[in-house]
Amino acid sequence: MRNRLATYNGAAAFAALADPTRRAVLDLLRAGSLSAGQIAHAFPVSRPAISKHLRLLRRARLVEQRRLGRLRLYSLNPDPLKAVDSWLERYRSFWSANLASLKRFVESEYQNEKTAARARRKARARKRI
Amino acid sequence: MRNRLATYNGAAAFAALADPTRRAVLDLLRAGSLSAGQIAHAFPVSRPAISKHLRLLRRARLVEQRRLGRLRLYSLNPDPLKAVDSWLERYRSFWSANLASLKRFVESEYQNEKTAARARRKARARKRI
DNA sequence: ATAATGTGTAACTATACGGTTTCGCATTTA
DNA sequence: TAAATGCGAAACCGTATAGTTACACATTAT
Repeated sequence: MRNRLATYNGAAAFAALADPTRRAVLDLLRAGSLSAGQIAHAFPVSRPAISKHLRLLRRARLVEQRRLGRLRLYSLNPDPLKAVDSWLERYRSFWSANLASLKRFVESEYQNEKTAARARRKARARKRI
Repeated sequence: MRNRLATYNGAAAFAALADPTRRAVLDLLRAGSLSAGQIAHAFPVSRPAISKHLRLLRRARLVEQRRLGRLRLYSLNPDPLKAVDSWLERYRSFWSANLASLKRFVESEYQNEKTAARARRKARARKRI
């Protein structure tokens, strides 16, 4: 097993999703496999540019390639998106839960911070002396 | 209303999430507000580096800043993550649904592609003549 | 066999990005 | 008022990235 696979944590997926063209490529592939040429046809950039995006998506394991004659057919592999999804999972409560109570929570943290920062400052001051 | 707000579509959020440090900053803020200094303290990079990350996160509306004396308190704003979540939503079926049927679907698309590509090639060939 | 087609790679350019150090400004403390 | 503190901005550097054009290679068509 290669190290990149073993230590996979979704970082590559996050990086891959940063580019709007690559997100659009994935959106295209949601409907089914497409050849590299067909994908390139859907964008205003040159074919080699798409080729590079596809290489990045391949390395992030977000797409899979299969050769058919001289065509390279690309299909979606949603697995790495699971990592993105599970990262997002930890934030879902922030907008699905009661917003008022969240606000209260943040406010109280804000107050804690105020006194904590003061205490920390004093502690550092003592240390320095 | 500024244009950036009006045309907001989550692109900035995706770009912001590409960096592991920024994701970690958001993870920190999940527990409550923190000052810029406290955030910087949690990372092995310089404070200005964190300052730049925070600016990017602010521009992506993923964090909010509030001044308290000479402290700048940062808190999480999960709203832009909704856009990320809803983008991901369209992919969720790909791993929650029956994988066998998905496979069949992809296979059939693959077959369609094979003949479609052939037809398209011929069409283009005719056009060129 | 030769030509045409599909696609990836190479080489190059411009720009964005993450990092650093230095500086400046506002606020708080002494 | 003067010193210390918190933090962002500026200037700079090295590298990554998105794009281009030119090329190479394999496969299909003639």
